[in-house]
Amino acid sequence: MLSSLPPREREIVDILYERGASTVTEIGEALADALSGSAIRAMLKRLETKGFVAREQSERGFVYAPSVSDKTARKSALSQVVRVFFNGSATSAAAALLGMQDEMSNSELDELEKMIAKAREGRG
Amino acid sequence: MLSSLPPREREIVDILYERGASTVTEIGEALADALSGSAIRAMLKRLETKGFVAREQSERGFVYAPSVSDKTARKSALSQVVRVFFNGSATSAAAALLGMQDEMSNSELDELEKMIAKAREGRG
DNA sequence: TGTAGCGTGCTACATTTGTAGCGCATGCTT
DNA sequence: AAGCATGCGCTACAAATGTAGCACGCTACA
Repeated sequence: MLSSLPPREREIVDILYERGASTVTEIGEALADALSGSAIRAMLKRLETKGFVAREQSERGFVYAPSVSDKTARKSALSQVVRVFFNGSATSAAAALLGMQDEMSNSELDELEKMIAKAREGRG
Repeated sequence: MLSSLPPREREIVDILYERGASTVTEIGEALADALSGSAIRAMLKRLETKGFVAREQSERGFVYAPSVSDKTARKSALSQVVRVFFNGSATSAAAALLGMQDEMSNSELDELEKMIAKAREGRG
């Protein structure tokens, strides 16, 4: 679980999810406060040991990526928020989301409605 | 920001949001792994110093509560997830919520539809 | 061909976290 | 009143985290 990570490691994993596979330098740029390369590498090494990130060679040097799939991580993050802040009600959470984004377009609302219909079908 | 907290402190604040104001004993019961009372109190003290929790006297002894309002914390948590995992799209996040069917009942789906309708009205 | 620069890994170290133990009150029980 | 259980805060300390410095190898280019 991501929430078991210390703040700095968590921050780095978040960046990796947000921007996808990245080099140390790119991570450094994404970080709110500047860190030395070696500091970032030390973090990444720990994260690798713990199994949260994997790295591989590319033309640009090593790139690091989360080793837990986006899908799984998303679900887990969402569940966490729903449980802690919305009393376990995904609906309340969705409602809050609805309220947050004024720029949610009509077509997006349409999309959502379709999904609701589909969700209903899915259970009969 | 909650994500700047170390895992254990984070866990305790989460419990506080989840269950509302609680005593040390209650927190201990809610914790996944048993901790000594003094350990919990030490955590709470740090959280108090950092301004994340506040405590007050009650008949049952000290009760601790988050000092950041539920509303603010929710919004912040949601924004975080949306940014990190959904590319900033609240709609995608809402869709994912929908996908977690086990967490959503039929009546809740009804609720959501109403909200979507309302969101439409709200803009004409 | 030397030397400046970049990315890397290792190691060391200060700070912060995570936890337990001690001693002090308070309140209940007999 | 003596004894016991609770809840509390303080202090101490081990472990984990956060960070910097050093030395190496690989460019590139004057």
